[in-house]
Amino acid sequence: MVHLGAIDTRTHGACDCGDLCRGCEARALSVCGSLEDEAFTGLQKLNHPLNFPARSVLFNQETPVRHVFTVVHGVVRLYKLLPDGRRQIVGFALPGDFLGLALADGYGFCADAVTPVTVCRFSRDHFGDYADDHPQMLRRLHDMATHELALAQQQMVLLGRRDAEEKLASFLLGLQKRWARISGRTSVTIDLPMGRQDIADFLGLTIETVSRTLNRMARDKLIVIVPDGVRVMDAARLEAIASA
Amino acid sequence: MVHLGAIDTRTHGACDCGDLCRGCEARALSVCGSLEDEAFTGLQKLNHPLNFPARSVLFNQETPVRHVFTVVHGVVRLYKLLPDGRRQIVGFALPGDFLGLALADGYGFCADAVTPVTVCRFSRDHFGDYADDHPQMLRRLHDMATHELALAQQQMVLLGRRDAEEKLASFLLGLQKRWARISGRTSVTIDLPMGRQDIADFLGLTIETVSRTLNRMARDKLIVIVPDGVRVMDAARLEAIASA
DNA sequence: CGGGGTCGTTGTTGTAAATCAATGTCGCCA
DNA sequence: TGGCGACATTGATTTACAACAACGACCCCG
Repeated sequence: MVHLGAIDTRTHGACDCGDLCRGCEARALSVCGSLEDEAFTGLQKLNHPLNFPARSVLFNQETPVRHVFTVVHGVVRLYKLLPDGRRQIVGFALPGDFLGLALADGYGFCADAVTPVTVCRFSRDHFGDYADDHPQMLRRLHDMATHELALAQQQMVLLGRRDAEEKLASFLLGLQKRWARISGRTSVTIDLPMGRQDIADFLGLTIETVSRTLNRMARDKLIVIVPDGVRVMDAARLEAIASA
Repeated sequence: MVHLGAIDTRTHGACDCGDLCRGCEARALSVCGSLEDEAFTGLQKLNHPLNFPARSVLFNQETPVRHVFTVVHGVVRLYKLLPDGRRQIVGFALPGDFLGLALADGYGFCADAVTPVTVCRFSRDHFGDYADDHPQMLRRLHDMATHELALAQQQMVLLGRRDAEEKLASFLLGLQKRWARISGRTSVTIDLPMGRQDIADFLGLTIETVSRTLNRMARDKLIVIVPDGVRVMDAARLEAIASA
């Protein structure tokens, strides 16, 4: 059972934020990256860093969300539930990703931690006011939103018009690219912190189809399956399948 | 064959824009709705109104897009093509809708006119500069982008986790709501200017499945099929299916 | 008014993936 | 160390939808 509850990492007030942000690995990738020193300091004051243990809930579909988040460490899954329990994962948030863009309307979704997660949390209202006063940051948010939108459209193609193998190939290569952007270097080993069921619910498949397809790809020497990940053996063929 | 080519509606320079905008039915729904008089006048100066005949191309996946658009009249379909010809329609743009949010990156898509279409066209660069100088408008653009994102996520659920009947029920009710917003009144008759193939490519189905499912819904007295549309007979049951 | 083109419907068959059902593997804790 | 529980794999069967095929309705234009 997924349980709620976050651990506050602040030990003695706001000065920790400065320390946290100074060494922040996610900063260049996140909203903060757009800000000059003085504007950045202002934003820091609003920041509430938090840790979430694996499987804990950041927010859910039902309750209105009063915060926005930037992921610093770990992986968060974002999903929607249908009344009968069917689940569609709409995205995995990795370090640097911003949570809260699509929460505006009545279209809620759930977010929970796949791994232990560290986030910067901001009050939605304060953050909004701050953005309105800093067009530079609003611009960055807008760019992030349009980028997300472009990705969402890619995902529609994937969900609507691709078969299981194409879905998996795209998923793996997409994740590889995202990890590369975060770490600064491309690795043939792709870390998969999420389980098979999560992958299935992201790709619009069942867990069995994901398992079978991955193992077939391994049999075909496209990949090797390793604990918590896969290793790409034939990048060219994989890419051919992904963009077929 | 879809052919390219738009008809320029300007007859003698910029003053026509004023006339067009004054009576514009889409204004309240579009970007322009966010602007004060003086800012609005400035934007008008950048506007190039255009007509596109049905089936003509506004822009396509390959060529970089140098413009953004607001739809004034008619319906535009937005889609992505896979190399082998499979097509996924990512949205239908109705009056008031803005085209160009998700065009930023290398993730292009195509847009062509389903019906005769009137748009306001802006140079991407000029429009961008204008937005940067008018935070109010940037804010509106951002709100539109996040709204689009929320819709895109809904569409992911639909494509990934719903069966044919649920897809069609959602599609019909979604369109009904959008037409209602545009016309200011809800009608039980839902106009479907797009063909069955377009609906199929939007919902991740085949044309045969769309046809069969719609006709089954008609047999079950949920709807009646009329020329270029459907009439909702049992809204309650339809909504139950749509949100099942 | 007639014929061709586009679009939609309907019937039949095929198949990818879902579903149902064991079984296997690993890690954790008693 | 042994057993429980979560997760993954594998196999057998079913099924929703795709694919193929043929036909029908409508429209436009000659």
